[in-house]
Amino acid sequence: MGRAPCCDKLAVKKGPWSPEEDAVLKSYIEKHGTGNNWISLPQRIGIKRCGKSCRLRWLNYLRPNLKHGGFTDEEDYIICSLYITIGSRWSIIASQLPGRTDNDIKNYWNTRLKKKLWSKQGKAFHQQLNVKFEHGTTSNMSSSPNQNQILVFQDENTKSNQPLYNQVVDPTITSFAMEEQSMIKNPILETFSFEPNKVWLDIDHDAAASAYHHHSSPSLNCLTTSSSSIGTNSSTQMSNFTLNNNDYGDQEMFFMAGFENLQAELFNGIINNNTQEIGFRGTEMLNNNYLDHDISSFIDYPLYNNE
DNA sequence: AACCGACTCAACCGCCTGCCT
DNA sequence: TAGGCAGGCGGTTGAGTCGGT
Repeated sequence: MGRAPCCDKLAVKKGPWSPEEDAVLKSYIEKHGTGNNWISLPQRIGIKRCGKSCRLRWLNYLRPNLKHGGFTDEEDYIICSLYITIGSRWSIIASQLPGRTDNDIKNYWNTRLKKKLWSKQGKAFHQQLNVKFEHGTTSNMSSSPNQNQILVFQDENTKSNQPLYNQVVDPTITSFAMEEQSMIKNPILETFSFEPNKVWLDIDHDAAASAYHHHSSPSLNCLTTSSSSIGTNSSTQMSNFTLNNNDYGDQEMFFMAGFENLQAELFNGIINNNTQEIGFRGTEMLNNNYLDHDISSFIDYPLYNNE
């Protein structure tokens, strides 16, 4: 037996709200509030609507200080960063954007932003990403267990190798990532920042070292056998990767395996947009273990064990 | 002018969570 | 502790609009 409906489906009106209904709802809530009971609210104000419908109408359209349309570049950036970090948690993303609703952001992402990312503008962005693994940029992990690891996309235009950890982390994103760490599937990936020309990731070195230790010599197989949709879907594309198959390369591959919470569509978008090789360069950030928490217990990677 | 496909976005559906009794 | 309920949420739908032919 299914769940009882919240209202009599036959007795309530559906479809677009009329200006009169809007006026009644808005006026009532502004004077009396919702009374902490949306279900009974329609009866109280005398409109034939489902309580949930009233709630949605108020939250998404009628409540004050809402912004509609016209997303700024900064908002795009925040949405992209958070989507990549936590996925389609629209309400959480909306909480970082005052005046925006989860519904608005969801629609915007699904209809425009996602495409924008892979549009020509996006391609131009991706063309700036060189994706080869560079060895020698990481230290021996066991000798530096308390350091964070940063993976960056190398800027192909400038061929710049300078570490990107001088970039200022958006404090919103950083604190958000810390607060929401329990919700982030992959503890290694602590922050992900998206900028027009750069994508960079902040990696918890403790977690990385620990996981690496438990999954010796991860290789390409660890990706293709991962339950991650990224690993699965991108497996046929792996030849696009330029690998330095040495110890450091293995470490880099481990980090690759840690990208489970990058959304498949983003990752595959990069890959299937063809041509751009994807890669990551590890650099080291010294004495900046600012995340300062023990997350090793969260580690549970479905990695292929070569042993 | 008419048709048609693509796009947008408000609204709905149904599941999940957490609170209350 | 368990069950019921409302709120919250993400996925999906479909009517309206737009642009191309």
